[in-house]
Amino acid sequence: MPGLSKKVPAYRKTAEQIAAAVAVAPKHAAAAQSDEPDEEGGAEHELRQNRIRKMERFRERGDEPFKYKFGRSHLIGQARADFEQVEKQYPGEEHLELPARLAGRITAKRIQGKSAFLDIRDDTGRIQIFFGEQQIGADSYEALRDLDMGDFLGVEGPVRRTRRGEITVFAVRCEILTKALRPALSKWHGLADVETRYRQRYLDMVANPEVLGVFAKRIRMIQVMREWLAARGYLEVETPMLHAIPGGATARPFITHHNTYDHDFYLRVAPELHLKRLIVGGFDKVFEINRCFRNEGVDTRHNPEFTTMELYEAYQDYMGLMDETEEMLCDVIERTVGARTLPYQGQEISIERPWKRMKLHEAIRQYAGIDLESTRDREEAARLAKSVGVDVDPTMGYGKIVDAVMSEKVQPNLVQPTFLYDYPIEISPLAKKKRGNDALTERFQPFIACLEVGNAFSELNDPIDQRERFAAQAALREAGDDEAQYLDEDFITALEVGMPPTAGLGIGIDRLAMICTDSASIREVIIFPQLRTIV
RNA sequence: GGGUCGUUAGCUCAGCUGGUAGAGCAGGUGACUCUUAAUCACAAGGUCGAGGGUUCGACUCCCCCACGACCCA
Repeated sequence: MPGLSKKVPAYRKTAEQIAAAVAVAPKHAAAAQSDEPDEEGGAEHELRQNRIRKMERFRERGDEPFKYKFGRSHLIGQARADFEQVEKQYPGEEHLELPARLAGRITAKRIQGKSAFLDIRDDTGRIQIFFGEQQIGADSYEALRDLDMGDFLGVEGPVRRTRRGEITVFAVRCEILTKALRPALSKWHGLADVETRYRQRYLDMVANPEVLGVFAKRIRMIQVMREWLAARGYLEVETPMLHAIPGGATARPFITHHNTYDHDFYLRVAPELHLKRLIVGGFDKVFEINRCFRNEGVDTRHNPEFTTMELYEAYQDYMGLMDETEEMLCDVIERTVGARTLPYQGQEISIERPWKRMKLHEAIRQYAGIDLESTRDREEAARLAKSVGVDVDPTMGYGKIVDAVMSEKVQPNLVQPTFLYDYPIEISPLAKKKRGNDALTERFQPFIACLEVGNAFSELNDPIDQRERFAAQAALREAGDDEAQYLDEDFITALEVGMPPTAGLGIGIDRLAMICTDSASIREVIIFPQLRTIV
């Protein structure tokens, strides 16, 4: 049996192995067990010890440094807005004030003799707090020394403007809500090390508040898309992540294991086949926004787990869906970024309609200077591709060669939103043949900023044809293509029950988020991107 | 998988053809009642990613490994 000599899968770890792993707990967890400085305690340990000492001083004063609750009258952003509203109502009036109870993380500390200024931040904004020794009393003032950057603080007092004109809470009372035991990061350089930023995203968010904005935008974009689809009668559904047969996309799957069934499952590479089963079952418009997993390379445009939106619409074809896709992407981008032109990595993207539409083969003729439509011979196609500098390996059939030429020669030119359509049948095993041309399928892909953001077709609903396509995929697999799709017998059965004419679309949510946030890497828009595990 | 670059104080970064490590911020002590990159003074902080080699001597040169970034496949 193959695999026995290989690594023992994690789920088959013995009790001893687990016990050993627990015994060698991560160093920070071990350090947390003890307040004693260990022999090799460096500067980091010393910084932590300082904060633990301060924490203990709060306890000694009877002030719990990890509180349970703090009632706020305003979010920080609201308090600022409300105060400005008051100023508008009484123009020219001095000494205006607004009582408030606010909470947030300390982001700056300026102690100056018998007065002090701290800044606190919540996810709606930042505000300055003024402490005067006379106002809060000597003991409370002295306790401010035990507050550090990064601690959470609750504060109560009137919001006013300082002499310098800054909106400020003049603290009457304050209390520590949470003591931060780890040192703050650089105040104005933030955190730059990308590895730390991705592995410990919470540090990134604390040190680089603009990343909160990136994720807020991503979240808003998804919300807008959901609303857009719901408003047009699409039902949001959830279909399985664990597939007995990986299907719905040409991709290598992850394998996992179910213990009770003692059976391997695949993490889904696409929800497509399940969603089409729902069209068979009688839902006419469905969509799903959820995760897919592909066991492939990792780079600035690929993460092993990523989010897609897939929708299926009965009685529609690919041209109708192309119009709808254009409208949806336009609306979603415009409502997310607030404009119809957006910067992307130094380029200006205009989403103004109508978008450019080109047949795939026409685009290849234009940008690569070769004609791959006049032949379907693998060797001839390989020769043409090589003639324009596209590498071809022996496992690539005609379809993959066309795909490679498109990726390398056409895609880099598609800065402004463009649809390519009518793809070779060889690389589109789930799409209907083009009316009047058996070499092509009714399929299109939208591109924005040279990024492939989606994939759509008139869905193949002829079960006989579908079986033949799966057979062609099996032949490719025999020839060494490990991305080729598997025959899914139950899916064929579903088609035999009957699926109405249907158009389907998939949108790469992460890619779209990159475009909306001007991010060069997919890792900037995935909160916890996949990195190599450190052993 | 291949190539290039990176890894130095808690954070951000310097460190020349090899002579044994420096700044700013954070942290510590002190001064200071409207500051906002607060300021001033003093003191402290390092297994230079891990391992091996060359050398009288290695952050620096060579090899290898780990992790990451970019480019290519």
